Amino acid sequence: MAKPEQTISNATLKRLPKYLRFLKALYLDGEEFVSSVTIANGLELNSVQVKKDIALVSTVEGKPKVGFELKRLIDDLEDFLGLNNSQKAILVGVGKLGTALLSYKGFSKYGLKITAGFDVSEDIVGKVVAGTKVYHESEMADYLKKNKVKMAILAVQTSVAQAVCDKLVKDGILAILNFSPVPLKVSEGVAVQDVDIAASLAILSTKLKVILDGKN
Amino acid sequence: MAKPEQTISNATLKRLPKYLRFLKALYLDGEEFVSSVTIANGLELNSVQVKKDIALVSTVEGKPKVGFELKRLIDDLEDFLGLNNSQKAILVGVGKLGTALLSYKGFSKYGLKITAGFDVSEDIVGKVVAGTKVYHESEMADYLKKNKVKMAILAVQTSVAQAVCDKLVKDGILAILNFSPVPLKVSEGVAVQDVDIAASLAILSTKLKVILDGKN
DNA sequence: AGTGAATAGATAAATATATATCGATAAAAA
DNA sequence: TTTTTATCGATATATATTTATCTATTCACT
Repeated sequence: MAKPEQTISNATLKRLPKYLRFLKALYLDGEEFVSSVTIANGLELNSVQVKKDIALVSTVEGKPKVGFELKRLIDDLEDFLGLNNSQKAILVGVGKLGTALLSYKGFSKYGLKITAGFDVSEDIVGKVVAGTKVYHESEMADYLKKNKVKMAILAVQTSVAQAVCDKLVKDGILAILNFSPVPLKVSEGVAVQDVDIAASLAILSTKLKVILDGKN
Repeated sequence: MAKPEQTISNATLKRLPKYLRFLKALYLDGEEFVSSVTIANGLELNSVQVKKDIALVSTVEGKPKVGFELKRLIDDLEDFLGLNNSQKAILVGVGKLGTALLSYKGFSKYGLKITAGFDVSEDIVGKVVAGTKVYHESEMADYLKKNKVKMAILAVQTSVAQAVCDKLVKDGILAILNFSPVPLKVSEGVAVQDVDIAASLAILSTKLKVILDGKN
C-alpha cells in the first residue's frame, strides 16, 4: 500500500471522473456489464487506454466476450476517487465565483465537503451561502487548527492570491484548488491544482482558428 | 499562413496565458528584457521548454547574455492568443456559475467578448447581468444568425447539456467552452474544450493522498 | 461438440512531450 | 584586449502517453 497512486499519471486521473459518470449512467440504464470498447466509444477514447486505466485503479477482471462487472467497477472508482473516505475543505474568497462554487454539486459528488467559507468583506461575513457559513478571514487559522482541514479552494482576487495562499500553507493547508489565474508558489509538500479558464480558452480559440482556416 | 497553429501542442497552448501574465507583471516592474531561465524559474518550468514555446509563437530573437525583448514578446503572445483579433461568444445558462462567468474579467483579457446570455428561466431572462443582456433560449438561433457568433460558453445543468450543445451546433456554433461535467458529443469540425472541475479535484485529491501517506 | 465473434490482457510500436547537451555569441569583467 | 559568463538556438536524449498488434479465453450459436 506504499505508493500506488503516485504511479498514476495526471492524464489518467483526469479521465477517472469521466469514467465514473459514464458508468453510472449505464448502471442506471440497467446494464450489468461493460466493455472497454463501449467506454472508449462513449467517451471518444482508445479502448486500450481504457483497459489500462481500469487496470490501474481496479482489481475487477474482465471476462472475454462480456466485459467488466459494472457495479464493482463503479465501486472501485468511487473508492479511488475518495467518495467513500470523504474529504473536508474550506473555501477562501466568497465572491461571485466562490458563491457559484458553494452551489456546485460536483464537490460533494466526488467526496468533498466544503465545511466553511472565508472572506474579508463585511457584506458576506456571517451569512450562510448555499448551506455554508462564511467567516472572517482572521478566524481561519483557528478554524483550520480545530477542524484539521487540509484542503482549500482558492477563489480570491488575483492580486491577493499569493498572499492568501502563503497564509493557508502557514496554517497547515496541504492541497489547494486554485481558481485564480496566478501560478502559485508553494513549498515542497504542498499540492496545487489550477483550474485555469484562460488556458482552456487559449486552447479553444486556437482550435477554432484552425477550423475557420480550414473553411477557406 | 496555412496551418501554423495546428502544430502547436495543447501542452504549449496551456502555458501561453501563464507566460503572458508573468511577462506583463515583469513589464510593469519596469523590466525591458527577460531570459528563458527567468521565465522558467518564475513558472517552475524547464528553460528549454520555455525557449521552444517562445520560438513557436514569436519571431523575437533573443540576445545572448540579455534575453528576449519583453515588449515584443508580450505583443506576439497577445497576437497569438487573439487579443488583437477579438472573438465574440455567447453564454448559455445564466445560473450561479454563468453569472460568475459573466463577471469574470479573464475573458475580455484574452480577447473574448460575451455579447449575450441565454437562459430559459423567467427570473433571469430580460435582465442585464454584469453588463450583458440575457435573452430567452428560443431567440438563440436568430441571434446567432444575425451576429455570426461562432463560440459559446456552456454553463447549463448537466441533464440538458447535450441537448443544448446539439442545438448550438445546429445553429452554427463551432467552438464550445464546456463547464458541465459531461463529455459532449459533437460532429466533426466542432471544437469542445472542457473545464472539468471534477477532474481537477480528482488530481488534487490524489496528490494530497500521496502527501499524507508520505507523512506516515 | 465445434465454430465464429467479441473481448480482455499483454506486449510492442508510435507519438508526443519534456529535459539535457553543446557550440556560438554578445555583454561584462579583468 | 582578453577572458569569463550568461544566454540563445539547435540538436540529441529521455520520458510519458497513446495507439496498434497479437494471443488466449469466453460466450453464443449451430
